Amino acid sequence: MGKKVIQRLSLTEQIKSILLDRIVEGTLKPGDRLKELQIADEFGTSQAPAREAIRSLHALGYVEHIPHVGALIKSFNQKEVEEAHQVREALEGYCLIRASIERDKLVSELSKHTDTMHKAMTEGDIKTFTTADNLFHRTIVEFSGNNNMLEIWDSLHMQSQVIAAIVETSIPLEKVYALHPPIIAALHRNDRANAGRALTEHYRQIATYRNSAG
Amino acid sequence: MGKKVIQRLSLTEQIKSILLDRIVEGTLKPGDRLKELQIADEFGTSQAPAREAIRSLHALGYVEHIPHVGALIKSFNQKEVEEAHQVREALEGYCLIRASIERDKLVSELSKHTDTMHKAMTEGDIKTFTTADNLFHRTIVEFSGNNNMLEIWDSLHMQSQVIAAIVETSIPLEKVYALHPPIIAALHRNDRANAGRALTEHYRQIATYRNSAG
DNA sequence: ACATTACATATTATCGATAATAGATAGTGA
DNA sequence: TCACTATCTATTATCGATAATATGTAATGT
Repeated sequence: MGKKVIQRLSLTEQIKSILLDRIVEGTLKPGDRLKELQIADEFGTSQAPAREAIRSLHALGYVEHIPHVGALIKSFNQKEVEEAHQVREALEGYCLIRASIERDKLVSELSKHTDTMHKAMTEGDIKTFTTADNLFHRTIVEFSGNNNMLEIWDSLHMQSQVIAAIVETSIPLEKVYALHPPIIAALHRNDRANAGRALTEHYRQIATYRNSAG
Repeated sequence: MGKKVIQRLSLTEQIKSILLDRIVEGTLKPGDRLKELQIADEFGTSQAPAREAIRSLHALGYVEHIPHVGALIKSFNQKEVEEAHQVREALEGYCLIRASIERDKLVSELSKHTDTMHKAMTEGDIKTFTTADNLFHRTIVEFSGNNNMLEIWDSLHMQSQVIAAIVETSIPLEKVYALHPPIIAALHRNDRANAGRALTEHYRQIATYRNSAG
């Protein structure tokens, strides 16, 4: 069976994927409009696949849609960011305290991410730092083994939000970094309750920074 | 200004709404197929709105979609149900313990729902009971003021699942009912931690029933 | 009998064109 | 000037038809 499995991606999928890249990498910024015919034209397709691609981005929460008017890249206001953080805290907190997880493996995995954060911190590499930061938190949810929960966590797409928060509010990386080791430490000695408390403190601190900025 | 605001619903929206009703009320059951042209034909439209309606049901999580093959009403396996319950517990638990809520108003609101449950219980009205049960839990999240969280909670669409659980596993309504007053009681005396514990116990019990059944 | 291929069928995916809609612009009367 | 109406324009929403795809069925060779 030397057959290659060829990925037959529909036009819709291809367009969606490209647009998504542009959103994540920042080529498409919040507020930018997505016009069906313009996109169709760019990719040499008809309106239908472009339209569907936009609709699926809408389903993923990246795009706002106004009937008969059009779609624009969604921008997040302060309240929405705060709400997303609360959901994050709720999910991660549950995973730390209640979920049955392979604790040792989780601890070592989390340590890897804090190491990366530490290195990026000394080098002032914000992008790498925030990526590791995100991975740290995502890993907690991932280890719960609850796929649905992980999907929900992902749908909050905090990646870009965290970058924005750090850049806009100038939270020192050192402060952000310092919030993570206590979580690992508590988890390491199987002190679930304190791991949860450390996580709460983490989010409390970040909220403080967010609110003290503009 | 005696003008009536006329709802101009797109064909897509209308079709989606009708299909959704059918799913919720049970006319469309898990595993049933949704054929674009058949639906288009039924509503006298072209394929496009039918297709979009199906896609949006997919986005809402009611429908499974296989490329080039079709869409079917999603059915939930045991693991998925369990995962959804965990997410519920995570969100509700957070709201009970950490969210700043109007406690008195929440308590009275929750009491209303348990009253309804109690009445429905004595009358053996399962549907009313489960509706009130759902509303009880939804209210907890609603009072957090976190709209995003509420949307996520809604997206778990447990309504039908709870009904199914009670019917299939024959959990006695009395047992289910009894799990709720302790939550209200703890909340009433502003004992957040115990409210959380009562909620955990609630889900632990239900999981026990679920697993002991087929 | 079994695997393999060719064909037929059902269904989605895509197309190009038209209709409907919302928002902007310009015109009209007071 | 101001409110109101008509017109224009950009864009989405919908249409009907065709292309692509996956699956089921029959035919073929071994």
